[in-house]
Amino acid sequence: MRIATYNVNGVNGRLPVLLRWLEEAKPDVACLQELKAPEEKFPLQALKDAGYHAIWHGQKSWNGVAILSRNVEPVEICRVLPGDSEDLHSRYIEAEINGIIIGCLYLPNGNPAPGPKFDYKLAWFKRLNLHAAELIKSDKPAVLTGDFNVMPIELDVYKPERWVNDALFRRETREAFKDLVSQGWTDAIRKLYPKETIYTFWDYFRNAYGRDAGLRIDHFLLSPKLKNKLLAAGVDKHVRGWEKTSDHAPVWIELKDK
DNA sequence: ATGCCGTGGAAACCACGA
Repeated sequence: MRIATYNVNGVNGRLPVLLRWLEEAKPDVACLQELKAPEEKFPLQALKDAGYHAIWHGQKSWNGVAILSRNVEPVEICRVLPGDSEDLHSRYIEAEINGIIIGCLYLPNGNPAPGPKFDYKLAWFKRLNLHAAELIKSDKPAVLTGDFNVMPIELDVYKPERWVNDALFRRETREAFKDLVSQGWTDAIRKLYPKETIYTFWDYFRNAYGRDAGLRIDHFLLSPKLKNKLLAAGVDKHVRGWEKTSDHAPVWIELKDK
Protein backbone atom coordinates (compact mmCIF):
# COMPACT_ATOMS: atom_id res chain seq x y z
CA MET A 1 0.00 0.00 0.00
CA ARG A 2 1.44 3.31 -1.08
CA ILE A 3 0.47 6.45 0.77
CA ALA A 4 1.48 9.91 -0.37
CA THR A 5 1.25 13.44 0.98
CA TYR A 6 1.25 16.54 -1.17
CA ASN A 7 0.83 20.19 -0.26
CA VAL A 8 -0.73 21.31 -3.54
CA ASN A 9 -0.87 25.05 -2.82
CA GLY A 10 -4.30 25.55 -4.40
CA VAL A 11 -6.15 22.43 -5.52
CA ASN A 12 -7.95 24.08 -8.44
CA GLY A 13 -5.06 26.14 -9.77
CA ARG A 14 -2.95 23.00 -9.43
CA LEU A 15 -5.43 20.50 -10.85
CA PRO A 16 -3.51 19.65 -14.06
CA VAL A 17 -0.33 19.05 -12.07
CA LEU A 18 -2.17 17.02 -9.42
CA LEU A 19 -3.86 14.83 -12.04
CA ARG A 20 -0.61 14.35 -13.93
CA TRP A 21 1.15 13.26 -10.74
CA LEU A 22 -1.70 10.93 -9.68
CA GLU A 23 -1.66 9.31 -13.11
CA GLU A 24 2.10 8.86 -12.93
CA ALA A 25 2.55 7.85 -9.27
CA LYS A 26 -0.79 6.09 -8.72
CA PRO A 27 -0.68 6.20 -4.93
CA ASP A 28 -3.34 4.14 -3.14
CA VAL A 29 -3.90 7.04 -0.77
CA ALA A 30 -3.02 10.71 -1.25
CA CYS A 31 -3.27 13.26 1.55
CA LEU A 32 -3.53 16.83 0.28
CA GLN A 33 -2.99 20.13 2.06
CA GLU A 34 -3.55 23.78 1.21
CA LEU A 35 -6.59 23.22 -0.96
CA LYS A 36 -7.31 26.96 -0.81
CA ALA A 37 -10.86 26.20 -1.87
CA PRO A 38 -14.23 26.30 -0.10
CA GLU A 39 -16.06 23.03 0.50
CA GLU A 40 -18.20 23.34 -2.66
CA LYS A 41 -15.28 24.14 -4.99
CA PHE A 42 -13.42 20.89 -4.42
CA PRO A 43 -12.77 19.23 -7.83
CA LEU A 44 -14.44 15.95 -6.90
CA GLN A 45 -15.53 14.94 -10.40
CA ALA A 46 -12.07 15.34 -11.91
CA LEU A 47 -10.60 13.23 -9.11
CA LYS A 48 -13.35 10.62 -9.46
CA ASP A 49 -12.58 10.44 -13.18
CA ALA A 50 -8.96 9.84 -12.19
CA GLY A 51 -10.09 6.89 -10.06
CA TYR A 52 -10.14 8.40 -6.57
CA HIS A 53 -12.69 8.59 -3.81
CA ALA A 54 -12.24 11.63 -1.61
CA ILE A 55 -13.12 13.25 1.66
CA TRP A 56 -12.12 16.84 2.27
CA HIS A 57 -12.50 19.79 4.56
CA GLY A 58 -12.36 23.00 2.61
CA GLN A 59 -12.13 26.65 3.59
CA LYS A 60 -12.39 29.83 1.57
CA SER A 61 -8.98 31.13 0.39
CA TRP A 62 -6.76 29.26 2.83
CA ASN A 63 -5.85 25.94 4.36
CA GLY A 64 -8.00 22.93 3.47
CA VAL A 65 -7.13 19.23 3.64
CA ALA A 66 -8.27 16.13 1.76
CA ILE A 67 -7.74 12.38 1.71
CA LEU A 68 -7.97 10.62 -1.67
CA SER A 69 -8.20 6.86 -1.96
CA ARG A 70 -8.22 4.52 -4.94
CA ASN A 71 -10.74 1.69 -5.11
CA VAL A 72 -11.93 2.02 -1.52
CA GLU A 73 -13.96 4.76 0.11
CA PRO A 74 -12.15 6.44 3.03
CA VAL A 75 -14.17 6.11 6.24
CA GLU A 76 -14.04 9.51 7.88
CA ILE A 77 -13.20 9.53 11.59
CA CYS A 78 -13.01 13.29 12.17
CA ARG A 79 -12.46 16.54 10.28
CA VAL A 80 -11.09 18.77 13.00
CA LEU A 81 -8.27 18.38 15.46
CA PRO A 82 -9.91 17.98 18.89
CA GLY A 83 -9.29 20.45 21.69
CA ASP A 84 -10.43 23.90 20.54
CA SER A 85 -13.95 24.52 19.27
CA GLU A 86 -12.96 28.14 18.50
CA ASP A 87 -10.37 27.05 15.93
CA LEU A 88 -12.04 27.28 12.52
CA HIS A 89 -9.05 26.59 10.29
CA SER A 90 -9.40 23.42 8.21
CA ARG A 91 -6.12 21.79 9.01
CA TYR A 92 -6.91 18.21 9.97
CA ILE A 93 -8.89 15.31 8.56
CA GLU A 94 -8.70 11.68 9.59
CA ALA A 95 -9.98 8.49 8.00
CA GLU A 96 -9.65 4.75 8.17
CA ILE A 97 -8.56 3.03 4.96
CA ASN A 98 -7.79 -0.69 4.77
CA GLY A 99 -7.66 -0.89 8.56
CA ILE A 100 -5.12 1.94 8.87
CA ILE A 101 -5.92 5.25 10.51
CA ILE A 102 -4.65 8.10 8.38
CA GLY A 103 -4.41 11.58 9.84
CA CYS A 104 -3.81 14.29 7.23
CA LEU A 105 -2.59 17.53 8.72
CA TYR A 106 -1.52 21.04 7.81
CA LEU A 107 0.27 22.46 10.81
CA PRO A 108 0.27 26.28 11.07
CA ASN A 109 3.27 28.12 9.66
CA GLY A 110 3.62 30.34 12.75
CA ASN A 111 5.59 33.26 11.34
CA PRO A 112 6.38 35.87 12.38
CA ALA A 113 7.83 34.51 15.60
CA PRO A 114 7.43 35.41 18.35
CA GLY A 115 3.85 36.65 18.11
CA PRO A 116 0.21 35.51 18.04
CA LYS A 117 0.71 33.34 14.95
CA PHE A 118 3.56 31.52 16.62
CA ASP A 119 1.45 31.08 19.76
CA TYR A 120 -1.28 29.56 17.58
CA LYS A 121 1.23 27.20 16.00
CA LEU A 122 2.46 25.95 19.38
CA ALA A 123 -1.09 25.62 20.70
CA TRP A 124 -2.07 23.63 17.62
CA PHE A 125 1.00 21.47 18.04
CA LYS A 126 0.06 20.78 21.66
CA ARG A 127 -3.40 19.64 20.56
CA LEU A 128 -1.83 17.47 17.85
CA ASN A 129 0.42 15.81 20.40
CA LEU A 130 -2.52 15.10 22.71
CA HIS A 131 -4.46 13.55 19.84
CA ALA A 132 -1.42 11.60 18.65
CA ALA A 133 -0.97 10.19 22.15
CA GLU A 134 -4.55 8.90 21.99
CA LEU A 135 -3.77 7.18 18.70
CA ILE A 136 -0.72 5.54 20.24
CA LYS A 137 -2.80 4.47 23.23
CA SER A 138 -5.37 2.87 20.91
CA ASP A 139 -2.62 0.59 19.61
CA LYS A 140 -4.11 0.69 16.11
CA PRO A 141 -1.98 0.99 12.97
CA ALA A 142 -1.85 4.71 12.28
CA VAL A 143 -0.10 7.20 10.03
CA LEU A 144 0.20 10.92 10.72
CA THR A 145 1.21 12.73 7.57
CA GLY A 146 1.16 16.13 5.93
CA ASP A 147 2.83 19.50 6.02
CA PHE A 148 4.15 19.78 9.59
CA ASN A 149 5.91 23.10 8.92
CA VAL A 150 8.86 21.83 10.97
CA MET A 151 12.39 21.00 9.97
CA PRO A 152 13.22 18.45 12.69
CA ILE A 153 17.03 18.65 12.50
CA GLU A 154 19.77 20.72 10.85
CA LEU A 155 20.14 18.16 8.08
CA ASP A 156 16.64 19.15 6.98
CA VAL A 157 17.59 22.76 6.16
CA TYR A 158 19.89 24.00 3.39
CA LYS A 159 21.31 26.75 5.62
CA PRO A 160 20.28 26.01 9.20
CA GLU A 161 22.01 29.07 10.67
CA ARG A 162 19.62 31.31 8.72
CA TRP A 163 16.56 29.59 10.13
CA VAL A 164 17.18 29.51 13.87
CA ASN A 165 14.69 32.30 14.58
CA ASP A 166 12.11 31.14 12.07
CA ALA A 167 8.86 29.60 13.30
CA LEU A 168 9.63 26.41 11.35
CA PHE A 169 12.95 25.83 13.04
CA ARG A 170 12.83 27.55 16.42
CA ARG A 171 13.75 25.54 19.46
CA GLU A 172 10.13 25.37 20.70
CA THR A 173 8.94 24.01 17.35
CA ARG A 174 11.63 21.37 17.08
CA GLU A 175 11.03 20.35 20.67
CA ALA A 176 7.32 19.92 20.04
CA PHE A 177 8.12 17.66 17.09
CA LYS A 178 10.62 15.72 19.18
CA ASP A 179 8.02 15.26 21.93
CA LEU A 180 5.58 13.97 19.33
CA VAL A 181 7.98 11.44 17.83
CA SER A 182 9.08 10.24 21.27
CA GLN A 183 5.53 9.06 21.97
CA GLY A 184 6.49 6.09 19.83
CA TRP A 185 6.19 7.39 16.28
CA THR A 186 8.71 6.64 13.53
CA ASP A 187 9.80 9.32 11.05
CA ALA A 188 9.63 7.14 7.93
CA ILE A 189 12.07 9.07 5.76
CA ARG A 190 14.67 9.31 8.53
CA LYS A 191 14.29 5.63 9.42
CA LEU A 192 15.31 4.65 5.88
CA TYR A 193 17.68 7.56 5.20
CA PRO A 194 19.17 8.65 8.54
CA LYS A 195 22.06 10.66 7.08
CA GLU A 196 20.88 11.92 3.70
CA THR A 197 19.87 15.41 2.74
CA ILE A 198 16.25 15.12 1.65
CA TYR A 199 13.99 18.09 0.95
CA THR A 200 10.25 18.32 0.28
CA PHE A 201 9.89 22.08 -0.29
CA TRP A 202 11.72 24.68 -2.35
CA ASP A 203 10.84 28.39 -2.48
CA TYR A 204 9.52 29.77 -5.76
CA PHE A 205 12.09 32.54 -5.86
CA ARG A 206 15.84 32.86 -6.09
CA ASN A 207 15.92 29.69 -8.14
CA ALA A 208 15.68 27.70 -4.90
CA TYR A 209 14.80 24.47 -6.70
CA GLY A 210 17.60 24.89 -9.22
CA ARG A 211 20.07 25.50 -6.39
CA ASP A 212 18.50 22.73 -4.29
CA ALA A 213 18.02 25.22 -1.46
CA GLY A 214 15.20 23.31 0.18
CA LEU A 215 13.58 22.24 3.41
CA ARG A 216 12.19 18.95 4.70
CA ILE A 217 8.84 19.83 6.24
CA ASP A 218 6.41 17.19 4.90
CA HIS A 219 6.60 14.09 7.04
CA PHE A 220 5.27 10.59 7.64
CA LEU A 221 4.99 9.38 11.21
CA LEU A 222 4.23 5.69 11.67
CA SER A 223 2.67 4.14 14.76
CA PRO A 224 4.49 1.16 16.37
CA LYS A 225 2.30 -1.37 14.52
CA LEU A 226 3.46 0.01 11.15
CA LYS A 227 7.10 0.57 11.93
CA ASN A 228 8.23 -2.82 10.65
CA LYS A 229 5.95 -2.71 7.60
CA LEU A 230 7.82 0.16 5.98
CA LEU A 231 9.22 -1.05 2.66
CA ALA A 232 10.25 2.20 0.98
CA ALA A 233 9.86 5.97 1.12
CA GLY A 234 10.78 8.88 -1.09
CA VAL A 235 10.12 12.29 -2.55
CA ASP A 236 8.83 12.78 -6.10
CA LYS A 237 11.26 15.64 -6.50
CA HIS A 238 10.90 15.99 -10.27
CA VAL A 239 7.28 17.11 -9.82
CA ARG A 240 8.61 20.33 -8.29
CA GLY A 241 10.23 21.05 -11.67
CA TRP A 242 6.97 20.94 -13.64
CA GLU A 243 5.22 24.02 -15.03
CA LYS A 244 2.69 25.66 -12.71
CA THR A 245 3.75 23.36 -9.89
CA SER A 246 3.39 23.66 -6.12
CA ASP A 247 6.35 24.79 -4.02
CA HIS A 248 6.17 21.38 -2.28
CA ALA A 249 6.91 18.02 -3.86
CA PRO A 250 4.87 14.88 -3.12
CA VAL A 251 6.29 12.52 -0.49
CA TRP A 252 5.34 8.84 -0.25
CA ILE A 253 5.78 5.63 1.69
CA GLU A 254 5.22 2.02 0.75
CA LEU A 255 3.83 -0.30 3.45
CA LYS A 256 3.79 -4.08 3.42
CA ASP A 257 0.17 -5.20 2.98
CA LYS A 258 0.15 -8.10 5.44
C1' DA B 1 18.59 39.05 5.15
C1' DT B 2 14.85 39.52 2.17
C1' DG B 3 7.90 36.85 0.30
C1' DC B 4 12.30 38.55 -4.93
C1' DC B 5 6.95 34.16 -6.51
C1' DG B 6 2.46 32.41 -6.48
C1' DT B 7 -2.51 31.69 -5.05
C1' DG B 8 -7.14 33.22 -4.05
C1' DG B 9 -10.48 36.81 -3.39
C1' DA B 10 -11.84 41.06 -3.76
C1' DA B 11 -11.08 44.88 -6.05
C1' DA B 12 -7.19 46.45 -9.84
C1' DC B 13 -4.39 45.69 -4.09
C1' DC B 14 -4.12 42.66 -0.15
C1' DA B 15 -3.49 38.53 2.98
C1' DC B 16 -0.92 34.65 3.31
C1' DG B 17 2.65 31.36 2.69
C1' DA B 18 7.88 29.16 4.60
